[in-house]
Amino acid sequence: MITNAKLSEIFDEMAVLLTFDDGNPFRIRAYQKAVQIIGGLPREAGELSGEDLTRIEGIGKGIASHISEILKTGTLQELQALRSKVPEGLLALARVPGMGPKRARRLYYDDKIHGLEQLQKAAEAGRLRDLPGFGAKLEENILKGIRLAVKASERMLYWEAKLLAQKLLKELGACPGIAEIVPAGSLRRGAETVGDLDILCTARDGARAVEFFTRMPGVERVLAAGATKAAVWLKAQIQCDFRVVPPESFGAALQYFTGSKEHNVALRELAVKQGYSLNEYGLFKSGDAGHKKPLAGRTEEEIYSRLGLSWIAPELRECRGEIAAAQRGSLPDLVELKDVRGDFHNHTRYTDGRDSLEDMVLGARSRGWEWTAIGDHSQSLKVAHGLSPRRLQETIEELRGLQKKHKDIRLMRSMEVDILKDGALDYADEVLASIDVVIGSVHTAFKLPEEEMTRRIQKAAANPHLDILGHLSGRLIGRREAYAFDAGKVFAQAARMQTAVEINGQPQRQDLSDTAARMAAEGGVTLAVTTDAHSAAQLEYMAAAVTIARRAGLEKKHILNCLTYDELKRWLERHE
DNA sequence: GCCGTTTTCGGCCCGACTGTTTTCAGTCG
Repeated sequence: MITNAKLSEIFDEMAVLLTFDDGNPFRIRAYQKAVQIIGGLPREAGELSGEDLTRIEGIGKGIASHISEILKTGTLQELQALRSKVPEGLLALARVPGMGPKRARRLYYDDKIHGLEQLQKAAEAGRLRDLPGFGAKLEENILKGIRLAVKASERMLYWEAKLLAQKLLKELGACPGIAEIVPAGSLRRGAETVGDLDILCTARDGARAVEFFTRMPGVERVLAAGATKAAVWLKAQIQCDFRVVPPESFGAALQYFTGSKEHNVALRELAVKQGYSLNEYGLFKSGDAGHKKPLAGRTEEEIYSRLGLSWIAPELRECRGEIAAAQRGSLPDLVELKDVRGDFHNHTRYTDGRDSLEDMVLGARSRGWEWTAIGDHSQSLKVAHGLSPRRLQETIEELRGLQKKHKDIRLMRSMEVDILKDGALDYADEVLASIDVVIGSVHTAFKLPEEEMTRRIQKAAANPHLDILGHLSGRLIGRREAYAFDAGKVFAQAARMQTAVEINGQPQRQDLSDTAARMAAEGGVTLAVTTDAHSAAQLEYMAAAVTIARRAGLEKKHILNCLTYDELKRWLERHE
């Protein structure tokens, strides 16, 4: 089965290769837009007819026929042709920061520089500076850029970026004259990884704010600095872009700087159709931009409203149909962190966690949760000191004691039970029956063939004791690929059995992904947001899990954690 | 490649910064 992710990947490669071959930027944009749209479809494109596909805005006859070709042959003839036309060395040149397709093409074809090594040698020998359009300064920047090329392509995990941004914001708060400071960009949209940090602030004296920013202790190198914006390379090994606008433009700038780029392009096109022009300073009557007062700009709401749209939450701004939904007034009422009443999945020091059962209780209580389930690993996961049935019963007794002591939160025992290679769960049914919330996860035998893995998980989900399927794809971002399985079949089984599927908030997991979670919900599956915390402090990962749920467009009604204790108890007894 | 209550052809978002330039191309977001 060709997944939407695979289709997106192919169209993304098309867009990249066309940048070096075609010269028609609008065709490239059409592919980039298709990447976003297909990546966010709530169903597999492979299940849709050609007619269904072309009804989607941004998908026309061309892309639809490409999709059908990919479904039939696994690839695109045109892509194969482009691959043989655009050499890998050319792509490598263009990945150097400051080099784009034009300069890379020139160097590759006219000056026979066929890779990074040759580029570095040419720059070091001073051979670039005399080429037309190049100069000594550019040569120097290219040399610096080569060293950055690899690092700059690495992306930072959402949570890591969030903590880093918080630190920077605090430091920037000391700059006199800065009023508001907020993170924007992919971090504000809650993307699972972040390529660079974007920080927006309001100040009358932009140059002064920029100077303060570029001199912060966390800055390793200044890449660019002007009167209203700057870009730096941080010691934390990530780029940070900084933008200053006057207060009356704050909303417009926040909207612009939050992106995504595709969302912004679509929004500006809509503005043009309505006789306006939209930029980071505000919404203007067509032709007035730059010399008249904007019609809207102080807040994001003003701008969306003036365009006939309800305000769109940043997590949804990926050009996946959110603008049309905002026009219809049918945007989802997204779940919020405050709607969450407790956690299901975490670990104590009985297995591989750091804190005691009671520490976890206190952590949950300090978050204002109404209830919480506290978990551990099951017996076969020896590396994590999984609990034998006897040890498990002891911890259940201990939790009962804690319940008497802490009466303002309802406590449940959960367990992350291994799904064994044959799909059986790691405890006998009578043991499972003594656990309040049973989470089933795959921790072993990742390399099973797709069909076998699918059957394995389906079998586990068929066990009426199983409440939640844990970190379903098994991926670790940047470290381990998801294992092969048919998510559609598993979701169908989960929907039939009323088994919930987890959205795991651990920074490296973020599993389900936003798009998979959306697909699950469309298939009638209930989702559970969890922290997978290995310490009481890590219960804060709930915010990350909720962010994924929001990006998936989920509402309270989709999320198991939004049930009251009594409602949850009834849900847990659904098979009895 | 997509799209159309002006259009099936001819449009297609907008601005900042840099470096190499005497007015702008390239890159980036």
